[in-house]
Amino acid sequence: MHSMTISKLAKSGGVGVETIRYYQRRGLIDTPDRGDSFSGASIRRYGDPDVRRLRFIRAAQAAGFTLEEIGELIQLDRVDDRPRARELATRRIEAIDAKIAELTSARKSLAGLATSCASGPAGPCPILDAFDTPLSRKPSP
Amino acid sequence: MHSMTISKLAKSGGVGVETIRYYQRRGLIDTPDRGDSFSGASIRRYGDPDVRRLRFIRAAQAAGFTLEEIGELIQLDRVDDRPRARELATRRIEAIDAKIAELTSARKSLAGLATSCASGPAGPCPILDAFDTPLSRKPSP
DNA sequence: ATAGGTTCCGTATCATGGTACGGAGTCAAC
DNA sequence: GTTGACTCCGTACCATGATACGGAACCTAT
Repeated sequence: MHSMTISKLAKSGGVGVETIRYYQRRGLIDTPDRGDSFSGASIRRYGDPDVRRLRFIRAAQAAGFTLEEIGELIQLDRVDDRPRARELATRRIEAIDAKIAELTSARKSLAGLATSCASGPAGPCPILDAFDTPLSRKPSP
Repeated sequence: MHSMTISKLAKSGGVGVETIRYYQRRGLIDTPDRGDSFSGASIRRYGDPDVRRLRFIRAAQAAGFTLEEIGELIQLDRVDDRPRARELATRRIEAIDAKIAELTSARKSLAGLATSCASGPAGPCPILDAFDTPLSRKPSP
C-alpha cells in the first residue's frame, strides 16, 4: 500500500500519531515533503519504506536498543559501517544474555513464591525473602 | 553487622545514598528514629532488616516489578495477603516469559546481523532488515 | 459549501527512577 | 577544640520515551 497518511502509518506500527512525530523529531523517521510543488497538496504522505523503518525501530527497541542507538544504527546502515554495526550487535547480545539469565533466575524465585503462597492461611508466604536462594536451601551442605 | 549509617546501607546494596532516601520517600524503606531520646544522637542508623529490604527491592526490580508494585508487595507481606501475592507473582511470570521470548528472538536476529556484517566491505549487512525473518528465508516453501 | 475528521506544528506535560545541590547540623579523630 | 567527612532535608533537576493541547489549515463526504 503506497502513500498513507500519518495516522495510517502509526496504526501500521501499533503506535500513536504523536509517537511518529516524536520519532521524526529524533531523526528516526523522515519527514516527507508536503505533496508536490504545483498541486498545492499540504498533507505529508508516507510509504512502505516508512512502515519498514517504523518496524525496525520497534524491533530494535524490543532488542533493548535506546532510541539514540537506533538513530546510530540507521546512520550506520547509510554509510555501511560494518565494524561498528557488529560491535553494537555483539554488545547487545551480551546484554541480552545477561538479562535473560537475570529474568530466568527471577522467574524461578517467583514460581517458588507462587506455590508457597497457597490460598489457605497456613504455611509460609515469604514475599520479602522470595529472592533469597530461590528454593530448597539446606542448613549446611 | 548491626547499626550502620545510610552510606553503609547504600554501599551494601550497590546504590547511592540519594537512592536510599528516594526509596524512603516512596515508602519502600523505613526511616528510623534519630538515635535515642536522651543521648541526643541525631544520625539515623540502619540494620540488617534494612539491608534485606534493600536487597528485596533490587531483586524485585530485576524481576520487572515497578517501585509501585514493590511497595504493594511490601504491604502484602505485612498483611499476609496470599491471593494477591500469588496473582502478582503469576502475572509477572507471564510477563517474564513473554519478555524472554522476545529477547530470544531479538538475539537471533542480532547474531545473524553480526555474522552477516563481516569486516570486509563485501556481502550484505542489512541493518534495517535485521529483524525481518531472522535468518534463512526461503522464497516459497 | 459546510460539517467532521485529519493534519500540522510548537510547546507543554507526564511517568519512571533516579541524581544533584546547598546549607545547617553532627560526629570522630587528631 | 578544630578540621574534615558524613548526615539531614527540602527542593530542584535530569534522562528516557512518550503523550497531550490548541488553533489553524486541510480534505472528504454529503
